[in-house]
Order: sequence, then structure tokens, then C-alpha cells
Amino acid sequence: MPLSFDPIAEARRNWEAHGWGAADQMSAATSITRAHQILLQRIDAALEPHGLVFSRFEALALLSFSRTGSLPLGKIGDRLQVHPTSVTNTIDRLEADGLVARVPHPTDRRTTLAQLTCAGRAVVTDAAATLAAIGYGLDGMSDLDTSRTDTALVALRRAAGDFPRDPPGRTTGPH
Amino acid sequence: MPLSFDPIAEARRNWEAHGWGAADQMSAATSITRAHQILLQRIDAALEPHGLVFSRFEALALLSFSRTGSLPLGKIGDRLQVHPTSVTNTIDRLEADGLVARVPHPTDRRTTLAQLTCAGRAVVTDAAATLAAIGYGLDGMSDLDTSRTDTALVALRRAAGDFPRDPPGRTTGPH
DNA sequence: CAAGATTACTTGGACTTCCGACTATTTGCC
DNA sequence: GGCAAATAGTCGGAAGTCCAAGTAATCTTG
Repeated sequence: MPLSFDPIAEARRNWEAHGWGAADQMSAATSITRAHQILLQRIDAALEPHGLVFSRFEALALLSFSRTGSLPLGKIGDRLQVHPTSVTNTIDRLEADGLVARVPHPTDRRTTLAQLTCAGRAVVTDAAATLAAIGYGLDGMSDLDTSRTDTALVALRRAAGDFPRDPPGRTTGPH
Repeated sequence: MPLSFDPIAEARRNWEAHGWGAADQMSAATSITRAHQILLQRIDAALEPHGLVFSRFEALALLSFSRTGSLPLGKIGDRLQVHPTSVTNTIDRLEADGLVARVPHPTDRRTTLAQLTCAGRAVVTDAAATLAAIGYGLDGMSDLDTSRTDTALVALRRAAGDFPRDPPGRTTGPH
């Protein structure tokens, strides 16, 4: 039973009619929420044959980019911007499936490394191809729509403190 | 410990370096996911003093727009695009807080109506003002960024079947 | 060098969301 | 009329996320 109208446009009309204010922001925020829902459904459906969900795929992809195929759990959480307990959960499942292994850090005994296995590397490569084939769930959006959205959201992410304002200059590290 | 670089831009570089393809889509999809996370955190934090979370606020807002302040649970799910069991859960909590009441449908005994209470109407009005004051969590985005994002996501939502392609013509209803 | 603070990860619990299955009611069709 | 199909809502269970708290190891400082 699909709706015969755009529920967000309808909400905007009601917002304005009731004088609730910030209707543009409400509409955009609600659209982002709904877009996330659509993306997650499409991506998880595409990943399901690989035995993955999006969060687990992201962790595998991150590991596959590192030189040694391993990273401390905490660093995974920082990069993926999720809570440490979520990383524990994600790695638990990947480990149960034999896609990563927990190995102790060579010098810091507090730290646990997640190490990509051969099976894990094979799975993540296949899964990445599958995701690329479905355009990461963005089917329906033009390239222009896609790049505009991406660009516009950089401002939000920076304002939220995801990263400082130095894209070109590489002021990274205590030099 | 905030990152000193944009993790999504970094992911894009890795994507391209490994020839994984669809880097633009990957970047946009990941940005949308992260944006959703930021929005939800900001909005829920703003709503917390009102004893609400976003999903419950949305249900209250929807009810407050209806003529009688009541709607069948199923219709709420359709408008908010969430699963029927999520509606049950949401209304359970709103009812426990005395913000809505379940009342039987006058003619269809299968149907349950959620009826906004006086307390519910007061809370949702206050909460809406609070959300407007924080720009629905979009602080950091310009008006242009906001409207471009909103416009771009309409295409995605339509492609996902949220609504048919008749924004102007009102082909609604079996006439 | 010995507290005290910090960092890394895990555990337990709360919450939200979804899916599958179930009951109750209404509708459609011989 | 009466039986099958569709519709409305709820329950139980699985999964994901987060927070608070706990354990263990390392760093900092006097």
C-alpha cells in the first residue's frame, strides 16, 4: 500500500499551516532520515548473500585498506564513528564467521587487533563489487544529485566535529 | 579524540586506490548514514527534556495535524514509513506517558485509534518549538545546502516507491 | 617508584527496529 | 449465507546501537 503522495511534502505543508517554523530544516532532516532507511534496506539486502550487513562490511573494508590487514578495535570505532561497544559486537560476529581474528597487540597489552583473514579478504572484495553494482543503494539519484548531497553534508559533518577544517593543508599530527 | 582528517574523504581515496568503483556513490551513501547519526543525536538530545525521542515526536506531530487528533495505528505506520510493530511500540510508550490514549475505532473493530491527549498536545507544541530552535539538527548547513539536499533526496525517495510521480496534479483517491 | 589518571576493551542492560507468526475482524465471491 | 482472502494489531525473538560500569594495562607526576 504505497502512499499516493509525498508524506514529507505533506508534513511540510502541515508544518507551515500550523506556524511551527523551520519547515525547510524539518523537511531536509526528515528526508535524510528516510534516505538512510532506504539505503540501509537496499545495502543490507545486497549484502545478505555475502553473510554481511553494512556495519560489518564497513569494518572489513577498513581492515582491508590497512597495510597489515589489522587495526586496533578502538581505531576502527574512531574511523567508523561508532561506539566502542558496537565495535566489540561487530568484531564478535565477524570473528564467529571466521572473517577476522582477534590477535593481541605486540607491544600494548591493553589493545586488541582485529586481523583480516583470507576468507575475510575474499568476502569483502566480492561484497564491494556487489555494492558498486547497485550504486550503493543510490539508484534513482543522478550523479549531480549524488555529488550535491555529498558536498552539502560535508558542512554538517564538519560542524558536528567529525574533523577540523583543513582539507588541503595536512596539519595532521604533532609534527 | 576527534579525527584530524575527514574519514569519508579518506575512505574515498582508498576506494579509488583499490579500484573498487562507484566511489562517488560510496561517499554519498556513507555521508547520508553519518548525517543521519548526527541528526538523531542532536534531535534526541534536544527532545530529552520533553521526555521524547524523535520517533515518538513524529507520531505526536502527525496526530496533532489530524482533524480529530486521532489516527488508526496502521495509518501512522504508513505516513511515518515504519513497521507496524514499531508503531505498536511507539504508541505503547506514548500511552504509558499519558500523551496518547488507545480508543476503539467506532465502526471497524479491528482498528485501534491513537488519540492525542491534552498533555500530548502541550508536549508536542513545546517540543516542536525546541526543534525549530535548533534547526532540526542541521546547524552547520547553509540554507542552500539544506534545500539542495532535500531536493536531491526526493529522487531517491520516489525511486524507492515512497510515492508516485504526481506532485502537482493531485491524482489522489479513487475519484 | 608509587599512587592517580588515562586508555582499551568487555559486560550487562535499556531501547529501537525489524521479521515471522498469531488472533480477531472484515471483505469478496461463489 | 458462508468460506477464503485480505486487513489490523500484537507478541516473541533477533539484531543493532548506545550508556554505565567494570577490569586490565599503561602513562604521568610528584
